Amino acid sequence: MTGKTQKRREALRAALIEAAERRIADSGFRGLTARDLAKEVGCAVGAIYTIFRDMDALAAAVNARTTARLEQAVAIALAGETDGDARRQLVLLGQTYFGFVLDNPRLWSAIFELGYRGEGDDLKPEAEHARLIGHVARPLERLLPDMEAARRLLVARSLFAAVHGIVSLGQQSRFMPVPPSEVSAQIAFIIEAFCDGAVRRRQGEREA
Amino acid sequence: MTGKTQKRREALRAALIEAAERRIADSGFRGLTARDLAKEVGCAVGAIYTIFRDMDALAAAVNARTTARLEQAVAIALAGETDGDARRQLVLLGQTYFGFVLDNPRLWSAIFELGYRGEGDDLKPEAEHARLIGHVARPLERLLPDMEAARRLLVARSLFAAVHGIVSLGQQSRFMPVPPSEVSAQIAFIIEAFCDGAVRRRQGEREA
DNA sequence: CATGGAAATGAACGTCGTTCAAGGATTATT
DNA sequence: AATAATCCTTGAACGACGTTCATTTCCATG
Repeated sequence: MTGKTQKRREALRAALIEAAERRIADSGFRGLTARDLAKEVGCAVGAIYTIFRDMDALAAAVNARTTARLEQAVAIALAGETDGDARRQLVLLGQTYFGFVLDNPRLWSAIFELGYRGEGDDLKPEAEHARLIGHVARPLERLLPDMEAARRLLVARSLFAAVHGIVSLGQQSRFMPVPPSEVSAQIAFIIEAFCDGAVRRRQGEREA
Repeated sequence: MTGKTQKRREALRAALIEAAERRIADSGFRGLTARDLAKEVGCAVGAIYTIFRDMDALAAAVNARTTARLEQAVAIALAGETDGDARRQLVLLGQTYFGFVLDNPRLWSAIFELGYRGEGDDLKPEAEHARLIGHVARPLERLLPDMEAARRLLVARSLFAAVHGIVSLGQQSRFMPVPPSEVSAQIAFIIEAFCDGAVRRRQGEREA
């Protein structure tokens, strides 16, 4: 019957992440405190540190969960439209990203409010990020067929970053506030302009 | 000789902002503490609160200074190239933005790490932001002459946001790290693609 | 020079993340 | 089943943080 403590640890870990997520979701990243959390899950403050190195590691775990949910939302949105043209898919992708941010503003902000992570960390969000970029790269594959894969990944990354920038500045009430519908239009505009420009540039290269 | 205290207050204010800026520049936003700051400028901790409502207000003052310097850098870069075509100017603008971020990474990050500002604040960064967007809108004026000014401001804003996104994700070592030269290339790429797409779309509208 | 009011002081307060000696639980041994 | 050995959890304690406020110090004025 080896592993009774282990079960308890796993349960506590899950409870901690869930409670922390709830707290971040409706009080923001700074509203996450060790004492409140311990009270909410019914454990001692020290217990948190038997599972996570520090509070940042706990926040990182919540962020990983958020990123996974975002990736899932994107995957679901794209599932129903595999046959449409690339432009429409990319726009849909951008709108889904924006929609997710509108639905989970504080959880999404927490991803970027967390400072630089140390190196000795067991968390690997890179895989989730790669899958996210993959969702962008796939439509690009049809739009720019004869581009080398590595280069296409970089293009996908910059397109993603561009949309991210629009959403990011759109969320900040300072920096010229803009209504959501306008942000949505800006996303569509930049994606389509980007696509047009990219294929045109590619065709120009071919002729030369 | 009325106003000796006032002079001292102004000197203290300047010293506080300067010291806070130094501290943020080489220790990051979180490295700014009231006690260290007081020790550095040689005043009591309470003195800070006779000039700033709280530490966030001080950070906001530093951020305003940073934004002003960014705007100045952009203005200088554009001053020597008023006659070039719009695309080149916009790319130059993006590179200047990126260069500024490379030179002042922590000061720039502080702008976005500061949480939501209260309403009863005497600081108005909006003017500086408007001037920044103005530098983007001016070249666009030549690129899209028959677009209404308000719409062009929105386009300028999304182009700025797109470049900001690329720089922003480029600065985060997580999220697929990319060398500066590649970030620079991505900026040029997205700006030119954006311009191509925008004018093409505009011409298409005209024909229809 | 005296004096009234404004401004600076720094000890004190409450809260934060984090630690660690002490105590309790779980497993291994007889 | 009882004891020993090991691990784990606990929550009071620590240092540092932002912020406040009774006290002291200073300056402009009569």
